[in-house]
Amino acid sequence: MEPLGREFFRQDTVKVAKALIGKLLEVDRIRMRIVETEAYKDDQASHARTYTERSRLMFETYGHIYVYLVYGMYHCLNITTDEGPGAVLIRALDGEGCDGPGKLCRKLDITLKDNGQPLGRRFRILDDGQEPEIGTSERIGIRKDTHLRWRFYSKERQHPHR
DNA sequence: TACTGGATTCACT
DNA sequence: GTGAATCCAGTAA
Repeated sequence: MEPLGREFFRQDTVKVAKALIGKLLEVDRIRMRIVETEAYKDDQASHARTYTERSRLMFETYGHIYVYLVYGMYHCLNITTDEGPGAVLIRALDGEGCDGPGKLCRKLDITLKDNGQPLGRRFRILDDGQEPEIGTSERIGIRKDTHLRWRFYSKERQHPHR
């Protein structure tokens, strides 16, 4: 089972977010299926609204790990995409205690120390050939012109949830 | 240097 | 449904 190459992440952010549903995230030797993602593309309410030291990765890389701290206590795992600013937030994995972006980072010990590294080291994305079952997708955000986020759920994730 | 608020979660009512 | 925890990057001064 070959890990996805970095070039895969060079394409449109929303396409990557959708395609990642059903893929396997490997961290160290632990593999879990991705069941919820969110695309951040040209979102004026996201880190990508300005070019800063923190957001630089979203502008200049694809296929790299982007981790940041929210609310002073939770980390969020993203993979940078596209040739412009963009990233996909990994929101949930099919595993115990991984049903939220902050929770999966806590479970897998993902912190700022992981920020900026390319895929292929500690982190890999694997495709085991299983057809992705996209349950729902929804557009997140209040303002139509500034919030451009799309969230994708696997079929199994969608049902018992929300 | 000081202030502000967030790509969340959990414990309450 | 509401609010607190907690800290750092970004911004303004």
